[in-house]
Amino acid sequence: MLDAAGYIKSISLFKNCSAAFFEKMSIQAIAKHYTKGQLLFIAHDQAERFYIVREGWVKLFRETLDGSQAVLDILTKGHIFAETAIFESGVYPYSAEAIEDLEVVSIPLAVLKTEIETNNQMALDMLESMSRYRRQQEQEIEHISVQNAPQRIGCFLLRLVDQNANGAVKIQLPYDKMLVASRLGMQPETFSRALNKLKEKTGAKIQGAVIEVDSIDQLVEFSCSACSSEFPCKDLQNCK
Amino acid sequence: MLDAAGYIKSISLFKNCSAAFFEKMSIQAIAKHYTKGQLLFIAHDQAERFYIVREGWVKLFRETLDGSQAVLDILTKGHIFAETAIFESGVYPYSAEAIEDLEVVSIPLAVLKTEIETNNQMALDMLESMSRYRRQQEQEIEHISVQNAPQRIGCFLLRLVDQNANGAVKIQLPYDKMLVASRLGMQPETFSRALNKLKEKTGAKIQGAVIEVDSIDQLVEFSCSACSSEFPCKDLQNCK
DNA sequence: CTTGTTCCTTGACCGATGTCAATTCCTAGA
DNA sequence: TCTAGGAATTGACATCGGTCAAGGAACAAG
Repeated sequence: MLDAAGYIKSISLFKNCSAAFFEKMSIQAIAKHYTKGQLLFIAHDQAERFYIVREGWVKLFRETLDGSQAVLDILTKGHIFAETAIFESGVYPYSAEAIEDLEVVSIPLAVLKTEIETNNQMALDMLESMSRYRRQQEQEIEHISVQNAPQRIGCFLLRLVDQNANGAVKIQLPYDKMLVASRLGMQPETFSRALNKLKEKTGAKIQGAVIEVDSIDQLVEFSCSACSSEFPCKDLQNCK
Repeated sequence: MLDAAGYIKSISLFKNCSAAFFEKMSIQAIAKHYTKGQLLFIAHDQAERFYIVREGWVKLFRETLDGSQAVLDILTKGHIFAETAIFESGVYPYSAEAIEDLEVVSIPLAVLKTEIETNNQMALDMLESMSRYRRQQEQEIEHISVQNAPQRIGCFLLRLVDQNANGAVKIQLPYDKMLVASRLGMQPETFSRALNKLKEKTGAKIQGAVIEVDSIDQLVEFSCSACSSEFPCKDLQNCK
């Protein structure tokens, strides 16, 4: 709680923000804790604030009229979300749910809006962050249409490890397999089976939430052949 | 050729650009014609210029190592592309191909860069355009994971018509069925069969590239039940 | 009118993923 | 430690979409 403001200052997107921004922000920032399953806001809600994750994981998703759910992203420490509501005629474009204990700091959208309107450098930083996110989404669209389930899992794993790692690597899934499945747009059963296929094809060992490979090259060969960009992936610096 | 500069001025994204921008632009803008199948540039090429479509259609896509192609978008009159290369360490993030006779105007990225760096209002306009595009991509990701092939076609058709139309409507496909299929991430054969299923379910009539429905409500009921946003879709104003 | 090309459609088949149900595994909480 | 409930796996099966091959329709060039 105490240094919500201090935390914000450490976020790279805000590096060029004005003193006025930090001042307003430190007065109006709210740190908040959510537990697993709690909703932060719902799509189409009136949007007053945007959020920064301080700890834990948050799921961004939408629900269709006939009841299915599309997971847009799952974010952790240092990531910002709902900031695009500035441009969305004031409503949230997705719902947000804590998927485990979650610490966030929220700031009124108006404060951010004023800042980008009066601080050109900040507007440029925001453009860059937006562009990075957009590239990531393009990547996402490509992957969904071109990779199969086992390859998507391999790609997901590669994004969790140090891209220059040598030798055997242990990869810890960051959250429930069910959630990884939904993040990758597949059913839990499909995920389970696809993980087995990945094991077959790459010789990975699986113990619960830990996957071990002798070398990431095996994953690269398996997954990145169905991708347009060379490994290591360039889009890995996320919107911090 | 003559009024490439005049055309640029009519594009909404440039409405707040400075006189300096238009001056530089009018000197450095190049109007160019491409015929079907010609490539404008290839992903990872050194990026010098961005483009505005004046007439015709252009396909943005990527190719994976193992040879399959992911179509990111197909754009027409008034749309801008490759402008994000400003933020991409100077390379194009996708390839671009004319899919029929195509007129474009290109402008050096440096001119745009200078403008957003010195004209805050332009930076804000660009942020808004970027945000709109991002929302569209989120929509796209949702659709791929939640709608089936016939529903995706229905949704595609709905985006071609006046959203407030009453009574019977004739919808003309804007380009080859093969291309529509690739735009929707499916094979031509699947498209053909899915269109038949759409006909069955909604009572639409199909004559070549023209699809006729008694009322768009039938399409809405069929497709929009598997979507998170109510019809009429809010994301239809594209990045002009 | 003829020919050839490209687009489109259709049939047969197959593999990938979703669905439903049963079972086992894990872990939090009593 | 024991137990309840959710997570994960597995099997059986259905459905969807992709692949391959053949044929038909549309259209342009001669």
